[in-house]
Amino acid sequence: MDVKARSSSGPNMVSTEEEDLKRGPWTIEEDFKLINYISIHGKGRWNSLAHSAGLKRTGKSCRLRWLNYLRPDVRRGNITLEEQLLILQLHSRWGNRWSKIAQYLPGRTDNEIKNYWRTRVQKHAKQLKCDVNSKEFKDTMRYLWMPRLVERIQAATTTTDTASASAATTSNASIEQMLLPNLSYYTLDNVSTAASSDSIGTQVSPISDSTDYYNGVLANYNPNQDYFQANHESLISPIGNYCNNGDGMDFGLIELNHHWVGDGDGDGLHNLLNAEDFFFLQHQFNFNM
DNA sequence: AAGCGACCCAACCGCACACAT
DNA sequence: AATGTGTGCGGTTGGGTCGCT
Repeated sequence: MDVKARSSSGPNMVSTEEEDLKRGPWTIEEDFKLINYISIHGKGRWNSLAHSAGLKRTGKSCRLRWLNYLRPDVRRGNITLEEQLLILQLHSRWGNRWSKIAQYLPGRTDNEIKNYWRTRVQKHAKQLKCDVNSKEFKDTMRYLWMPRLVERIQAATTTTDTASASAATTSNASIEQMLLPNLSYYTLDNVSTAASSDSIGTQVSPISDSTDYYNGVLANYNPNQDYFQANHESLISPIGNYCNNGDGMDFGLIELNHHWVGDGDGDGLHNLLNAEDFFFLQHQFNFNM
């Protein structure tokens, strides 16, 4: 919401020479107008579209509303474990190229991924008292959180029945294409490959067997949407509402299946780490925990 | 019940680029 | 070549919601 603009000309309106443009949250009527117009005339030429559809909005606003909220293929709701892993991986390759990252998460918008990164990932960087772009934090993601995420995915997939598992083997190509290029991060043999293709790919982990994690994921990956939702308690509504089960996954989920050094106060840093992780972070950040 | 703070996310802005005139 | 228009992108903001005290 643009409070600055709104305050200049009454609630939700801003004066121009020719007309009053509405800002702020969209109403159901506006949504309906936009959907109706696009369903008949198609999208594009957003400025003239806004005018033709009878919307007192900027073309930009209409475009954003359509892309981030109204278009039929937009997915809303919890970011799945697989999506979170992908986001971490792709961000390690491309940085804040949100739209590029979003291309690999069908139905997800760059805005949603950006918000996820800022609210979840950057929060943990803040807890670690390090910059989200620092080598230390990237190493933590790459060698600690991402493998833990994969463990979580594996744990979830092993609980499914054999029917869904066999079905998954028929359509692993897309996720494989997305994940495999990044496996070079985890092997000492492919240093040159990683360095040549990625600007951030020059760091090499002493962990050389983490590829197994990914192979496990790929073997069990099931791109079926309902499958993910059923197994991760993600409730996604076709009409755009969504339910958050509150676990927030994120890095917090890595805690499962491990012994904890935490003090039991919810989402605090201690609860995110087991003993092994703890020593890793001590080394990385010289924590006094 | 009320107050407060943290978190989430929809929507905005400025800028850059592509294309048309 | 210069200018205008449309589009896309990344960064930022602030209202709503939720949980805690």
